[in-house]
Amino acid sequence: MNKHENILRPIEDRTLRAQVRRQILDRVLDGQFKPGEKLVETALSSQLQISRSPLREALRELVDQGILISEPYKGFRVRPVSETDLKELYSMRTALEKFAFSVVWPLRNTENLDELDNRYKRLMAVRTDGGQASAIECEISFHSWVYETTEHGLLISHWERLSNLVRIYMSMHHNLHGSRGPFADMTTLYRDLANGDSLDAMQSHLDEHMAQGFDSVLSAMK
Amino acid sequence: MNKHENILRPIEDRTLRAQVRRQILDRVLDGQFKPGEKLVETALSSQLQISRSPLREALRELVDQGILISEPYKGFRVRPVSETDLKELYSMRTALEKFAFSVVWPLRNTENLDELDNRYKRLMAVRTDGGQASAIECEISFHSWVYETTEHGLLISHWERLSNLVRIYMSMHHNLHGSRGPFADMTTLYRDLANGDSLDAMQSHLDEHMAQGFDSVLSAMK
DNA sequence: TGCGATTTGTCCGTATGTATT
DNA sequence: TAATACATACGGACAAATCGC
Repeated sequence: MNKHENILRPIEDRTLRAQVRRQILDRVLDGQFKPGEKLVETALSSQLQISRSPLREALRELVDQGILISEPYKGFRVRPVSETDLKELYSMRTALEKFAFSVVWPLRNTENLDELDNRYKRLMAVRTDGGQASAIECEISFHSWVYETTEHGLLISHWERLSNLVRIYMSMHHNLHGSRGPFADMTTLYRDLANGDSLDAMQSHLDEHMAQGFDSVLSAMK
Repeated sequence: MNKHENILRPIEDRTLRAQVRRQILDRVLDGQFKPGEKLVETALSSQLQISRSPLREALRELVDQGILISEPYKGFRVRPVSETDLKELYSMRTALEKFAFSVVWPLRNTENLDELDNRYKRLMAVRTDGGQASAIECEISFHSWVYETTEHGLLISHWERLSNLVRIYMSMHHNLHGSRGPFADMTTLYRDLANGDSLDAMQSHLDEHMAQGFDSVLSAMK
């Protein structure tokens, strides 16, 4: 069934709204639109050569995904970053990912563990000879494995929201430091524990794993 | 500070979009719009006496809150219900509420525990002489206590999304049975454990509490 | 299968309300 | 206080896709 997903995935972004949403998200993630920056509708619509209707709908979707914020009659701004928000993000990630592992634990098999290993290898490869953006995507993809494997639609949708925030903070991290992190050990341990017998060990590793991620991004912020 | 929230709460729904969003949400929750039902833009805009622009934005917001679903060129429909979705909803609730309690545990004090007790009393009162809608709101408000008390903005925003789904399923439950449930014991136990010393006891009670809620709603579905 | 009717997606011009300076 | 910029809202129009017969 995974094959079907990858093969007959229909044309993405059929609507203009979806294309615009993706473009703006990309610009936020690559730092062209910086946290706190105001997005003016008229300017955007003329830049993108579209009318304001689909643009506004796309912006509103990004608000609900946590990428932008809006206040009545004040327009849209890229969500500002803060240490508090970062802390909340990582504590939330930890809680959700622990839950995801508790769901996945009895569902593991050779097929989906192979898939985890594939993502692990891609992540390791891209850390040495990949660009920023692809490194981030591989990092996200690696952590997405557990969520996707749960086949828990609601959980996945909440992770999708979270992962965009993760992308924002990780892109700041990379933009500021250019370092792709010496976290190979942690990542390898993560994969090994996911293959192991102890759910408790996996979950307590998540505490450390996320704490290290938090520290790493935090140090890049200030 | 809670006082301020209640007193100088600014004019809600300043924009037409927000008013429309609330109206449609209310109609979904009170069963006028049933799960799976299609919402036609032109019909809605003429009924509500508004143009399509703010209506479409409001509908999109409801999509992102999980109330509606939409497909390109096929329009909006009220999210259908299913046993799978219900199961996911309650497992997600359990995970989030356990997390919330772990955050809240060291933050408890006489003031916020009093607030929990107030909500408990209101819930008990409304169960005997309140209407359906207010019973649901008190139920949600009771469970919202732990989230609000965490002061964890990200967690709260995820709970807000979930709570709307809870409202939908609870309204089905009430609409079908009219029974307001003999769950006084569980609710009292919940409050007492929240006042108690053992986080473990609270969290394992959540498993039972949610399981009972799930069974109750499920039995109403079929 | 096709064809017409319906509905969504998009555009544009205009008017009004709000925030900001 | 006034002026400007901008968000909000309207309504008509048309294209594109879907739906129903």
